[in-house]
Amino acid sequence: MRIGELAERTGLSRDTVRFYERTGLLTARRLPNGYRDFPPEAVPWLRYVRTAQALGFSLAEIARTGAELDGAPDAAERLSELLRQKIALIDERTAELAALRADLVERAASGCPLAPS
Amino acid sequence: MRIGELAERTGLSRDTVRFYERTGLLTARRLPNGYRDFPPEAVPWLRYVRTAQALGFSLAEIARTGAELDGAPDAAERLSELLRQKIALIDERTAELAALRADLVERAASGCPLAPS
DNA sequence: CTCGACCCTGGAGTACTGTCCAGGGTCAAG
DNA sequence: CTTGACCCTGGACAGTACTCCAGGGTCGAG
Repeated sequence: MRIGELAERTGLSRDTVRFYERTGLLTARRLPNGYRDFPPEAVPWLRYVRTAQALGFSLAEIARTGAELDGAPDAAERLSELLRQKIALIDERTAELAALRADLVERAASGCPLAPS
Repeated sequence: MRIGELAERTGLSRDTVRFYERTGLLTARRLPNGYRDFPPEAVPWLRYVRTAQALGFSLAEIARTGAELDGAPDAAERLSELLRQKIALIDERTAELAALRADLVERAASGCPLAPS
């Protein structure tokens, strides 16, 4: 798949895809004419990247775990494990948000929201 | 309170506090010698700033709502309202995380985590 | 052969959020 | 009066994540 299609299917810009390739987040073969050729897995991979990013990971961190995965024979299994870790992280974040919410509820109810807690 | 104390009590660096003042996130009176003099409310305000930042607001956005609040006679009431909005936002974020989690659970369970969904 | 849609590279520029530093002033204690 | 801890300004620099552009190549349709 060429860059335009990948960009469209992931909602990223071509420049962003090129940027991701430069930073090692993504690898592409090259067609004889020099055009990038992405495998179909690039689409879900980029979705994963966006997920991890939303969870607060930097692109560098994501690239690192991606590199570990790359070429591993049990890549699917490892990625499943990664996803399970992300799920645990989501549970943590959710708990943090719940705590924050409780704090805000309390502050909103009190007459003095900025009082030191 | 001078900048050093505020920095220590909020865990920020002096430079960060000065940066926040420059960007309008924070206002300070000046002592006759030119030193910044922060009111005690600056401490919980900065805590709020960090909270809002963690929820994905840019400093500019935070400064804007802060400016709306500033000088209002019903500042406490308005801030309570803001906090209620933040709570709604937290609920949204929590829901997003739940959806993401469900997706990841499904992917992790399937043998092929990167298959297009 | 030309046109338009697509692709390439290299490099500059942007926004945000800091962080560091030089050069210099203030002030209380000893 | 000196010393050390504190404060000031202005400006350079950094890391992250893009975004845009100039200048130019590729390719299928008409």
